[in-house]
Amino acid sequence: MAFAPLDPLLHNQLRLAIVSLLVGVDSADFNFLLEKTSATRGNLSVQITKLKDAGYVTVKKTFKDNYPNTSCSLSAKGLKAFEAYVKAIKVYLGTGED
Amino acid sequence: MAFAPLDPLLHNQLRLAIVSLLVGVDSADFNFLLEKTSATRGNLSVQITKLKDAGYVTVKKTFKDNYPNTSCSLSAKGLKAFEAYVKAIKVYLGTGED
DNA sequence: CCTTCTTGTTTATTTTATAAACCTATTTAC
DNA sequence: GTAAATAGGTTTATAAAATAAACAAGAAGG
Repeated sequence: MAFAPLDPLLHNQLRLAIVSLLVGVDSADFNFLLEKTSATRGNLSVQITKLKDAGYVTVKKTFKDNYPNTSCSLSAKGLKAFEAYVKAIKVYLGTGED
Repeated sequence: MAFAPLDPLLHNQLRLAIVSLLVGVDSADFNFLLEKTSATRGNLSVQITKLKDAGYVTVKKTFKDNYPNTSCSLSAKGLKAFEAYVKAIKVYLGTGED
């Protein structure tokens, strides 16, 4: 198989980690993602915004115990994009079908 | 498993494609890589140089039928890095071991 | 010769990623 | 009750990277 282009939005370490975490779960809040990814707050904020702007994740801002709380979940579009990315990169890794 | 950092040198579409192509073969020349990756000459040249500078590929410049010919092959270091990269990214893809 | 083709390299421009600084509100300590 | 520290993020500035455009040097063809 040929090398299909890799979705540049997902072909980034932090954004891929975020989406990867969101795949298995209904929703995850900012601090959970922060801990799991070991990112800085700034970088995490920026990348979540990019994923939101692309329609890959939906973001809900509420208050939890008086503090602002940002909760993210993967959209159908995001899931589809992730699955396509996984399929595409497997070719590069030698893990996909010929 | 946690999200291990992804070797930035390999976490790039074109460089990953180059290395991926070199894994299966003894050596490959510039035009072969150019065709298989659909890259521009400039970009291919730059990325090969980066892989060479990192010691991931070795480059041999000769003349073939009177024309300059650049032949690349994967070094042991490059192969090792590629294998580590594959293992690392599988975690992100949900394909690796827990 | 002089134009075009081959095989690349170098330079310049645009994106992108990351970190540093900032902001708003809340809690805690005095 | 007010100063300092903490929580939860966002915005801005800087550094790094990717890509494309321009250039070069020899070969072939007319």
